[in-house]
Amino acid sequence: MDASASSSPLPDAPWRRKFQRQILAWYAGAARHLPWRENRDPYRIWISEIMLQQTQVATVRGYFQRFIAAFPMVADLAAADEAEVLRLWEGLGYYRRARQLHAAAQEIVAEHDGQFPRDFDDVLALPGIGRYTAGAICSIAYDAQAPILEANTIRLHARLLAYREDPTKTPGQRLLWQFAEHILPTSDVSSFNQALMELGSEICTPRNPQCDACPVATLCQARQENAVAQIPAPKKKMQYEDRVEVAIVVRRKKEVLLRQCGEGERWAGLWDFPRFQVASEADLVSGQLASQLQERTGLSAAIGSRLTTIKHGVTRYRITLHCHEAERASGRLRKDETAPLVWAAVDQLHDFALSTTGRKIARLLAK
DNA sequence: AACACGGGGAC
DNA sequence: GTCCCAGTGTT
Repeated sequence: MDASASSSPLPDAPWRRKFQRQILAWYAGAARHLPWRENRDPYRIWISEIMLQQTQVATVRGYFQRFIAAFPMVADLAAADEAEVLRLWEGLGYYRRARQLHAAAQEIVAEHDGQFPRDFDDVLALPGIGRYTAGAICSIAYDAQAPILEANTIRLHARLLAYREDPTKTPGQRLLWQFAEHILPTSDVSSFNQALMELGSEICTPRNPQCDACPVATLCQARQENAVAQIPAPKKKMQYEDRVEVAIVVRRKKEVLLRQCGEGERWAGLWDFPRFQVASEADLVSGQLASQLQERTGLSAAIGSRLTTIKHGVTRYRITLHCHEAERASGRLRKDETAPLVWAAVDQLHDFALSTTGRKIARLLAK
């Protein structure tokens, strides 16, 4: 690397022009057809961007189609019940996104006359929309000159610059946001930003990137340094914590007991079978489970046989969930303002938004 | 700066 | 199994 290049990591104007040209030309022939690329409706772009947060394109496709069919416009979403929104979000995870989406739609109706805002700062002020999502919506829908930085472009830019530190830490983020802004063209920002993500997603992949097919390989510093495989630096290994939990299916004739998860807890707003942690497998004693159930629901019941055991992960926890039936419930349901309890008919469980484990249990009961 | 928040795709 | 995914909000 020469002295002028090392004085600043940010490229000069000729480099930028070439980069923009190559990126846009490549994207013109390589863009995937995705449901949210059918038009430039900011509402649709917004829905897709929220769904795509920490969620892969392949997973989002079906959810997006169903969601748009149910709520074609902002006003439809704003007018819906939160329960309906959550039901359509079931299985996608990060359910706060759905609730903030719903709240934002109502805010748009109340404060922006039902029109998705045009101004970057107004977009950024909506719940669930941060710097990336605001930039993505405004650039993609309006061609606003707003930079973006997310998983694909973090990796892409780190390689272009041969940035060897962790690009997700504060210094890396500062540099890469600056870079993302620096390379923006003066027109076609919509295509340009989407092209960057497409390139990161399809060519500049985490493992075995297809540098041979990359339109900007000659501009890539990591490639020149033969360090593509070492950049970005591997993240610290996630330290998982094993947990044992129990879910109780309390039956009363053709009904089962459900509990709505409260604010500030996991799956807030969703329904689930009464569920709690136990210290270890050794504590799966029916007496202890019964008293836990009594404490949480007010009901006394005998813990019955094990329905199933589900292993799943939630953020940093690896959970082994033992599901037991409970019969002959007696006593009065506890009135709990923060987490309502209801009896739900087994054949109506499809109307409730359940966590994925809850849905697995529900499916067993329907058989 | 560190953490919580879900679930599944891909290898 | 492990890593990763078109991040945001809170502490």
